[in-house]
Amino acid sequence: MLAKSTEYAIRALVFVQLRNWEGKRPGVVEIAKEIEAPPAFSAKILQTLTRHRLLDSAKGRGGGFFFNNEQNELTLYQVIHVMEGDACFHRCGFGLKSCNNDNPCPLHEQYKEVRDKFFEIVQEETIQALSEKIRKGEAVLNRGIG
Amino acid sequence: MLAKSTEYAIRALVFVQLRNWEGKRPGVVEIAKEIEAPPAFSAKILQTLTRHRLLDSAKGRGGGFFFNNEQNELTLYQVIHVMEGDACFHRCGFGLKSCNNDNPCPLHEQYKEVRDKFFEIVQEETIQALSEKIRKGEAVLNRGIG
DNA sequence: TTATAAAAGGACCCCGTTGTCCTTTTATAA
DNA sequence: TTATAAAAGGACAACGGGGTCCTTTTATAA
Ligand code: FES
Ligand code: FES
Repeated sequence: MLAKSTEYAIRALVFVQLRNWEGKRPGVVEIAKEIEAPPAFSAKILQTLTRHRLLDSAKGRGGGFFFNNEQNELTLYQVIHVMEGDACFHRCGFGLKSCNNDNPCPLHEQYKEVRDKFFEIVQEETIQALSEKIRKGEAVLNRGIG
Repeated sequence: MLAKSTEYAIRALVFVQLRNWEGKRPGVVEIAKEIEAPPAFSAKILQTLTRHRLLDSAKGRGGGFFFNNEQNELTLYQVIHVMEGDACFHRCGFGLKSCNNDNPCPLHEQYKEVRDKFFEIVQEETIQALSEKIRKGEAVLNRGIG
């Protein structure tokens, strides 16, 4: 459903949030290890996120990644949007060049329902909400470390 | 959501069904044109489908593709299964190595719902049902041809 | 003020999916 | 029985997403 890099991005942001709540600013190496992603690739993804201002970073000794604007939450949709665009929310499930209510493919009704439902989810759900679930021990960020 | 080749496969099968109902057995060239896919690639996909006996074919002059066992309908799930496997129905939406009810990621509840819903759809829906919609003019196989 | 630690950035590579081309096999029409 | 039309199959090419490596910039601690 989502691109691998988008999944890495979401997990990375969740981990940054968790560490921020502990007063820490994790760096690329720590993040990569925790989200089980290649360090160099994680760096690229974090770059993309900071370039689009979804995340802040500090260079130099003692630097790392953190959220500056902690007032407004970050939706998964915002993350998906900058990482891979929103084509997947508008594609035709049957493979036609576009989805069109007025000239539907034979899968339109059924496909549209799940596609729109997923769209709703990512618009409602936020990095902070996911992080909170993990903080409370209701969900995990990874399996098999520690 | 689905691989491009899977979408081609589904559209190809629908077209074959439509032509079969007209008493015709379309060939690769005709199918490729109608589903708007590259002919050589369509040939590969049709090969895969016949090798797995989802479709029958006749070689030689006057040959083409057709359904032999018209008694039992062909579900979209069967097509997906031979074309790309069923990993997508079991993946974790958060990118963990596996989805696990007992040790869930923070997206599990919401993601599982849409994933399972899509799974239901492709298990219920059949090539014949989609074809029938098109035959009745309730849906289209393509846009921009004739 | 210098050594060090960290992010930013550019250039590049790898591999799976998508897609092409050519030859071989098989059946039918003439 | 031969020419032709069609699917089957093998080998390979192209493209994009995922991934690596190395250099440059920037900040801080000593
Ligand atoms: S037209 Fe195919 S999903 Fe809407
Ligand atoms: S554990 Fe992530 S979707 Fe089930």
